[in-house]
Amino acid sequence: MSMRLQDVSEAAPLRSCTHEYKVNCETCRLSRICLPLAINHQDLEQLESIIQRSKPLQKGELLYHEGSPFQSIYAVRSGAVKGYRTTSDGREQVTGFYFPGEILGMDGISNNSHASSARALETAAICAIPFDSLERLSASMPSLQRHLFQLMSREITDDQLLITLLSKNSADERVATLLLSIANRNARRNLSASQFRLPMSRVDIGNYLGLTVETISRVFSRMQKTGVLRVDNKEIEILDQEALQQAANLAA
Amino acid sequence: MSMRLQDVSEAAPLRSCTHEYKVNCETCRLSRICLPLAINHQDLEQLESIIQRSKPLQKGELLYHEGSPFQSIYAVRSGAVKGYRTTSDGREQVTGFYFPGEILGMDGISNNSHASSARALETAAICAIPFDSLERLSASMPSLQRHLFQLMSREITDDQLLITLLSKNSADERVATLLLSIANRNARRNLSASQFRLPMSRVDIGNYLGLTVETISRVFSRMQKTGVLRVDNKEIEILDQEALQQAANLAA
DNA sequence: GCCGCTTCTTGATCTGTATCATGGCCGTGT
DNA sequence: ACACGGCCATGATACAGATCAAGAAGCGGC
Repeated sequence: MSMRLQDVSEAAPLRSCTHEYKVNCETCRLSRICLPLAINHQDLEQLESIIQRSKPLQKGELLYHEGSPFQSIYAVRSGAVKGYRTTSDGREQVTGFYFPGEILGMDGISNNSHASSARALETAAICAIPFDSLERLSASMPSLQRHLFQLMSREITDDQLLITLLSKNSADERVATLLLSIANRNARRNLSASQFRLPMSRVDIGNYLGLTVETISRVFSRMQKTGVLRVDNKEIEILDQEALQQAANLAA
Repeated sequence: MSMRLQDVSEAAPLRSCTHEYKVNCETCRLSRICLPLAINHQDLEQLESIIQRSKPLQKGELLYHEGSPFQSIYAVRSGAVKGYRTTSDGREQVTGFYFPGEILGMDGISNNSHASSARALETAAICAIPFDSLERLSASMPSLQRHLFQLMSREITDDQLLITLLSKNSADERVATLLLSIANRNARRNLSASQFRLPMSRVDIGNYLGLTVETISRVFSRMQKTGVLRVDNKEIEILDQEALQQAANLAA
């Protein structure tokens, strides 16, 4: 199994390598964009105490499966995860990609069972946050309660953007929008916004954007030909940010 | 202005016709599917006290507009409302239809400003629920807090279903799915699941489903010809529930 | 280092839905 | 009652992206 440095470098360093995977929110570089945001020092200890960290997921491993009982929401510490649901005829619909600092699993709350599945796109370290504890905690911590409401609301607006993208935009616009979204999320983590490695396959991208693999390939080729991108397999370099922005904004 | 009985008949009867529009949750026939669900008698009084009811919206009137400051979420008491967002090039994307007993406006929480707009599709009575009061109340009422989380989670899973629909399904499948969704929501309110009046225009349906008006017309015509539906302008009768279900399930 | 499997690219053709165009209908206001 | 304007239906044509097909490149296992 090839091991990329990137896989583990983003989260706080592992203090020990016992079963417990001691990491804490306080020293985690991602806390700024993750749950602990807007929580003061003493409250953080309480949050800290309920969060569970476990062995990193290997590429392709399942984090949770649709229909399984809902217990926790999850924060990505390193790596990348895709969320998807299976249609009645057995096909997959990718509903989102999750990068370090981002939270997933909140769609399981309404039915006490996960409405979607989540799978690691590459080796991924995950924090599990038991929801019943979180609920109890948030009743006594207004800022946490508010943060949770905001997180869920954010998920709703993100989904609405995707709905609009799927409903109104051309293949080029969809791809441009996704690349810019990834670039922005990289920037938030102080990574390069112009050069990065896509953790997901072309199939996943197509699936997410409501397009076929072939179309994704063609769009990448076209954008490479016009000098907007440099594409080397999963390695992407945005050469003309302006042009990409314009391609995305044409209708988004 | 023509006045359809249906417009006002579903909500609790108006006790008086003063400015205050006295209606209470306790007697509202919709409480079973609305916010008060799972709240006991004494807590209900507190919730009751923060809810504001105002003059019914006329067809076409705006409930809130994207970008405007977020203060309340809204419950539909009678009539119907559409939610939509405006794309950067000025077009509309309808993101949902809301019927009596349903809650909208939760996408405004994340930014303290509405991410979408909402407009009455016909004369509509609305309950406004100030969110800061609701937040305070829910900190001391675990069942209310949980209900709010569930509502938002439900919105997320609904959006994911729409994403899948837009991404994977044909025109016929999309229309069939929408009709069945409306039928089910009618049934929940003890209305006919096989015969109803669509409150929205063909344009809105097309917009919501990522299709053009012409396509919606053609699908309706086709389904009428094959005996699945009887379509008389906005009046719909589902003649062959089985067939419609099958059309929707082909890929949903 | 080589083999085989999966992922990706590129080309040729097909198809569902958009687009364009026209006419009918229905509700609303005068 | 009538005329106007928005909404709806239907036909003809165009096109973006799907599908089908085949080969190339990357990657893990031996």
